[in-house]
Amino acid sequence: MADEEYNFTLLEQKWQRQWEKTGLVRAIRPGRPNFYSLNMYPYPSGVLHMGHVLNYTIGDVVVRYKILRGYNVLSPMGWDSFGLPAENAAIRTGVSPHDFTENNIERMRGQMRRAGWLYDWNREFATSHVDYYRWNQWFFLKLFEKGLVVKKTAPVNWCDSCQTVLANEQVKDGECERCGSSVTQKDMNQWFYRLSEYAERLLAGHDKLRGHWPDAVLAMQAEWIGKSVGAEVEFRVRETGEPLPVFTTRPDTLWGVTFMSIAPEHPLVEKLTRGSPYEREVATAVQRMRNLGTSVKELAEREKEGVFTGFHVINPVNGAEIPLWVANFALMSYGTGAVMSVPAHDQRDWEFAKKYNLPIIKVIDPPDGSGPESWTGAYVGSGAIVNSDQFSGQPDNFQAIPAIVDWLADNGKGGKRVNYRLRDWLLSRQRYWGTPIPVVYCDTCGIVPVPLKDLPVVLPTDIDFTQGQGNPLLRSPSFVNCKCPSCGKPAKRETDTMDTFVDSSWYQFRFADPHNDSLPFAGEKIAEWLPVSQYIGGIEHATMHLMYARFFTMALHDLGLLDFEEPFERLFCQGMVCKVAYRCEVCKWLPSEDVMVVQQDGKRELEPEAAEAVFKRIENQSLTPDGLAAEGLALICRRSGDPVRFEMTKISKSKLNIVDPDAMMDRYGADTVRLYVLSDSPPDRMQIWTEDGVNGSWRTINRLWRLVMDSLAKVAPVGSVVPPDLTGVDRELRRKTHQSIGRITEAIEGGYQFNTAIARINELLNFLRSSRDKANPAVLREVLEVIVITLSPIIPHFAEECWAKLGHLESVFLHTWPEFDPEAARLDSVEIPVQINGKVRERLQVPPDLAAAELERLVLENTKVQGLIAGKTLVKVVVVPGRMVNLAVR
RNA sequence: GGGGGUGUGGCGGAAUGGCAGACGCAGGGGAUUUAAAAUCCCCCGAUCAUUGAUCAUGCGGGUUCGACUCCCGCCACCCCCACCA
Repeated sequence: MADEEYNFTLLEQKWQRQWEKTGLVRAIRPGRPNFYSLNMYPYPSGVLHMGHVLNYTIGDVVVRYKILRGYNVLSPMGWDSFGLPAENAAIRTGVSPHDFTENNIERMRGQMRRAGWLYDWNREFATSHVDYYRWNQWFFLKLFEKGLVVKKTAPVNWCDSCQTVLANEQVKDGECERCGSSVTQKDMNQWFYRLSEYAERLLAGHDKLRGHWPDAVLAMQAEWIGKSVGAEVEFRVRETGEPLPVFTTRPDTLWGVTFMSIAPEHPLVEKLTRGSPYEREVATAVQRMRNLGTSVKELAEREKEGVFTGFHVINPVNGAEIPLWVANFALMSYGTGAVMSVPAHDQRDWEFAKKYNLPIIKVIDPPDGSGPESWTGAYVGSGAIVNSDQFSGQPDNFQAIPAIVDWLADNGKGGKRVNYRLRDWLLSRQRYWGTPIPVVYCDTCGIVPVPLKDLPVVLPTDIDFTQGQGNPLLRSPSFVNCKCPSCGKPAKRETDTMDTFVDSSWYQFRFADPHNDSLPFAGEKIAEWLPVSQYIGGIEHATMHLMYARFFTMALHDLGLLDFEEPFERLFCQGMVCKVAYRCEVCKWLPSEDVMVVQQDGKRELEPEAAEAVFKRIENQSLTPDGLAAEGLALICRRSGDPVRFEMTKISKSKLNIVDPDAMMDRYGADTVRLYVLSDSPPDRMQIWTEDGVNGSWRTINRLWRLVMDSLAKVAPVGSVVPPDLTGVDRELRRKTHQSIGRITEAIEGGYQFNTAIARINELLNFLRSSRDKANPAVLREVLEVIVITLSPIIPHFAEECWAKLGHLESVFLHTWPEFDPEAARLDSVEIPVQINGKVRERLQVPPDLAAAELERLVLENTKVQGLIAGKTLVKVVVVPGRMVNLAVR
């Protein structure tokens, strides 16, 4: 009867229907605490990838575990459905972004249901629906009123291929995060959210998050905020008296300033040099610096370059007159756009001074007393201050900084200043498929925000995507032409749309009240569920989504819409899912079908079975490139005949090493896939996908199925009570069961260590397999139920079926997580290792609660121990009751 | 250059400062089978050896009766940021 394999196709569908029918995730059970579990919602690309599978499976285990623990759980799902891919598809194929998106959502929703993830689909929404994005406009207007929205001209990142600006956070290594083409800088008049206003609060908020968010995320955000404490110092242009303040973190080196560097874009450059003898030379140099490679990548790799302006500045601390240079390393966007240069104690200034032959003055004395003549670079360490008027002789330059800053402030030469690297959030995008920015341009009234009552500004649908270039909204007269809300004259609408990160900055709140059509959300619904108890997603959002969402929450708090400032109490970031990928020197990445295994001498191709074995070993990492060569084998590209290398890398379409979740679920069922992604590595580490591994999880499920089916005849009826005073196998089995409950619970609670939780369940299973035939029927029921319940968050369909087969009429998720009984888990005796100088020499069986003195006596009376220490001096006896004994002898 | 993280068998990984390698994958052997798959049982860090011993958690020190674990100094790899004044 138990010979059949577990029929996942039928059973998984059956239980999914059942959960939906009974509304498992919607069941609000009064008197229970609320728990809001949220997974980062996906962009509806049309297919789930393995990263989603890992992310949402972790989330689903949390949801189901919390249900079993007696919580009311909110587990919503929605769609981050604005964005470029839909628009690009429209340009390519002519299908409207709306239809493209809706079709994709349909497909992905099906895949999600099939995976068995529990979501309350009644709360589903897509951000590209006007019911959602109208609130983006509403918030924009509220924040505009509050002064948190600005339109300004600034150097922005421009992606020519996407034909839009990008936020700083969306530029990676000088390339567009989305399409990979190189990003250039240009000045544009754009909309911004004043993120930088919140720099200090965003940083301070980390105190609350520490311990609940991964350290790496907090570190990345702190770095991105880039707080640095220093001083502002009031330099002045000698020739014109114009102020030219600088920011410095090293006021202790002020007396060592030998020149001033100013950014090429600095307005003072043109203002000063216009009409001067240096005008032409400076202007050409500035042109060259600004134009020669505006790509962000080139900017970073450029060599130091500068030009003298012909002007000088006066150092307020000592009246020194120093030359003013334009330097390509000075950034207009940081500090004041001007840098005081101290070549003796700053490596960058050192290089510049050497190149242009500028003076170098030592003001910090290194311990060895050496000077710049003998240095090969700037001295950046600590030492005594020299050549610095009244501060000369201070023994430690860094300790002297506060006194110097105070002196600057007292004498009107400057003062303390905190600077942040965080810049404002560039909001506008020159694209169609996003939230229209609710603003009108009027020749008479200027920039006029759309009144709240006129919302929403609806994205028009009468667009031809296959014609023309640039933002398609410009080609929709019915959209562009409007009346000025203020004076009623003809006006033009803003055609820029919002960055999609606006959508994801507050979606976590909308899930609490998704159908509200008079407000983005009602306060009482927020109070019920928010902040999010557990948020789960990828670490790649550390400085983007997670920073914006925190900012938005703080801003909404300041608008009086929320009474908390942090949206996500706990954050968990899952690891990447990786798989081996093959790369040909000529054809780049290859699918494994295009890789041929050959014998090195003679280039003879291996038989299919032998080749498959080789691929398998490569996938398992049991065959390294060296190992392959040692066996006289080589990999060759089937297309070009060139050598092929392999590496373990993130599963991605571009590397051609994707694993299709649908295909896996066809073959093994959702539960097997769920079990596999959780069973090998801790979920925050890199996961390695192997075919053998999935198959192993499939075998595990079948072994378990047979075990449960074979036990049905022997198991006591539902509700049977385990008799007291168990002995032998029964006592052992029950002890193991309760020990397991304790350790499984600990593994889940202590940071989602599902791999160890699964290992603990396997141990219990192995033990049960060896003792089942002798077990008391009631004990057998207890252990089987513990196994089924503890596995149910991970492999829910399977667990439900077993639960039903065990005679239960209600869902396993209506039961409670098993109670750990310390009495049942208690050991009758423990084995105590006896160490001599740290090495185990003997073992004793003793009662678990034997007192230290008793244990020591037993050990010292043991004849074997006596023999081992005979003739030696007993220096120390260490007794850890219930654990071990160590004898230190000489 | 700065920050964060990780180093343990062929592989993924276990170990409140207390028996290193749980659990699983791969591998080897056996049973079953006409055969294969599946299943079940056994072995599986290294070296030496007869029961047993010695060495082993990236490297070097330290603290401790006792260190994968704590401290100091290196090395390697991964991720993030980077002309940030």
